[in-house]
Amino acid sequence: MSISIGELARRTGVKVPTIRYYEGVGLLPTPARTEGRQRRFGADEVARLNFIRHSRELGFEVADIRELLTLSEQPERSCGEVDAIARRHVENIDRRIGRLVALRAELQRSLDRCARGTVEECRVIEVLGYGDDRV
Amino acid sequence: MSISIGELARRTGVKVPTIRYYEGVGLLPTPARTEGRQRRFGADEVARLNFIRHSRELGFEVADIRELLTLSEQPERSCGEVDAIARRHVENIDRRIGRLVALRAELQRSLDRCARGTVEECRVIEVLGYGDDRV
DNA sequence: CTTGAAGCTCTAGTGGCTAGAGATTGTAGG
DNA sequence: CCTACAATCTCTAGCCACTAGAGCTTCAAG
Repeated sequence: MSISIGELARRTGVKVPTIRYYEGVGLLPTPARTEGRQRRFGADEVARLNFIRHSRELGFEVADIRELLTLSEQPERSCGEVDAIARRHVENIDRRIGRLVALRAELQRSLDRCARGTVEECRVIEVLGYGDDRV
Repeated sequence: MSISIGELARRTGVKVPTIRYYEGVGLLPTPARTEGRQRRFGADEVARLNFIRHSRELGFEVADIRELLTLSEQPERSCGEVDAIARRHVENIDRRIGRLVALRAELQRSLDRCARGTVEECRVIEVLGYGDDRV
């Protein structure tokens, strides 16, 4: 199998410039080239890029993915480190969810108290200005 | 009242370079200057910067804040537009929470199914590679 | 052999800051 | 008044993960 960058993009759902970007930051290996210096990819790259795409969709950052890829290439190794990265990421997500839930609540409270009058008496503006939610 | 940028930073909890950045992007007006061209701020700027800080903490982006500031300067106006921006933002937050909850679940599922063996049989790696969660 | 889509490299822009260099200014103590 | 030094100044560059565009070359179908 030997496919162009456009075909790789179609098969993985990753945009062409993004593929080149991933190559640049070392997530994808330097690919084979045609005589005219166009990239040609094989099945390995399709799999690897799918791995990268799904990891990104799950919110892993590039540094984590680099590490996950390295680990996945050592099949006999214990998966403790993989799990650690994933658990760390879950904790990260939990923190983000917590923050978002809290600020959503604050926003919703000020919206609920808004009497739909003028800006002058707007609770939303007031809360933003005072930086807390005193009534 | 006439305070330096450092004092403004202390009073609002916004870092000095960030204050200059906000001036650059038009969230803060061009301040008065000393003869030696150092910035001097008054009470208005303290209030405005507190407004900005709290809006940022609530996750509003700079474009939204610019609009909120403009609206807050027209006190006689109806607060419908303010509410609309805030509600749009709440919806945004809801979408983000939804996404995060979903991907947390997927990650947790693969972690739960991981037998803590080798990388070869690691469910986490498998899920990342296949891009779905079939068992 | 022509044509036109797809590829190439390179630079710059996004948002919201943050860091650092190197020069200047403000201010307190002597 | 002078000195020392913290604070401020401007400017550039970096962060992350891409995205957009210019201007050129190559591939592949007809």
